Amino acid sequence: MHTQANAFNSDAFNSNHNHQKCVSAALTSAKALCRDRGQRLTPVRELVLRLVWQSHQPLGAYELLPQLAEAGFNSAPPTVYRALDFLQELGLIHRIASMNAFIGCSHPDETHTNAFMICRECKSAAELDTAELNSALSAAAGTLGFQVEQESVELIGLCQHCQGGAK
Amino acid sequence: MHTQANAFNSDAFNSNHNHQKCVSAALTSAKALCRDRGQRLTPVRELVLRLVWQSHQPLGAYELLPQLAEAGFNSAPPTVYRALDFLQELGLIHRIASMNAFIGCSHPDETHTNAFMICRECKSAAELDTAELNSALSAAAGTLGFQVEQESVELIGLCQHCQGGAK
DNA sequence: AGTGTACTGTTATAATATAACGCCACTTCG
DNA sequence: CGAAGTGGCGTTATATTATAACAGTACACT
Repeated sequence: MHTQANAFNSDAFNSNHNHQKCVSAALTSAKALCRDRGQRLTPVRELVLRLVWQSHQPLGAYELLPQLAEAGFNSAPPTVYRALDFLQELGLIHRIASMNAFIGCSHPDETHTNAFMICRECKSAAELDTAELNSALSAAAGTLGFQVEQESVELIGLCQHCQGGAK
Repeated sequence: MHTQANAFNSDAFNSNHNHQKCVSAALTSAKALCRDRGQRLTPVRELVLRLVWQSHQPLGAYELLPQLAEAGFNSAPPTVYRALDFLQELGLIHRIASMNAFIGCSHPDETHTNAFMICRECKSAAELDTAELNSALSAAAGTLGFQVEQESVELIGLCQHCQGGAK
């Protein structure tokens, strides 16, 4: 079987990669998407995108507020939720429902399964996008004639690093 | 007041299935599990189990409270959350994180993927348990040495009945 | 009956998310 | 230019979901 996962994209659990590249790649995507759709990447939106992407760990909405305040923005919940909603619609970030948190998504342009593994110990999250998973899900949906609009796959557990260590 | 369940899983697609059977099967499972584990299926727990199972639709914790009150129980949040936690640990119900709601699970005894399709229109939920999905997930996890402890797969969309109708 | 444990009742509060409204910047079109 | 419409943001208030903490009670075991 071909299970080549670009998941745990080797990087997510690996702290020494240059994460700024991820952030700027996301920004580039964001600008392109906004241009295409005639929407605006306003300062608040851009900052929220940066903040979420700067963290490999899912970030709660309320964790963002102080950082917005620091940057001189309004720091009431609606502000950050509006930006998060906007970025989600663009497919640039995903909400991890089981944690009430948000994380950057690597493939805004493609349709793909929104799937993550999250380590409960170090909180790192890795995206997971295998053909196998995609086809298993669409097969199951097809059988019932179910038309999928939004999907969320969340595996919580221990990453390789954290196994054996703290339990 | 209980609206007839209109879930669409293989069983429940035909709306004429006798849902009481589901409930009593769940109760039987619950009793067996409790006996095996030396735990107690107290009245509150049993009632919560019934209520959740009586609905093919995910039910919010706060929707249960009035029904507990009606049955003469305390109706403060901790009561219902404790019961829900207990039943989840037994594997008799699952939490649909993306909806903050709970639903009965058909296979408490087996280890299996906790996966659901939920219609955003009629709110029906169908459990999804295919070998394909299970193996896709464990393959992906295995590749990275990720040790899965808890998994949640949630597909939101339109069931066959609700397609074409209300959009 | 006495004792320890698990369960429940109760009050309070935390954490997460949204409603509603008004202001301002910008666009569009007369 | 100026009126009117639109989208985004600031602000206040509140809804929704979930948990902490502690006291009382029922039950199992001896």
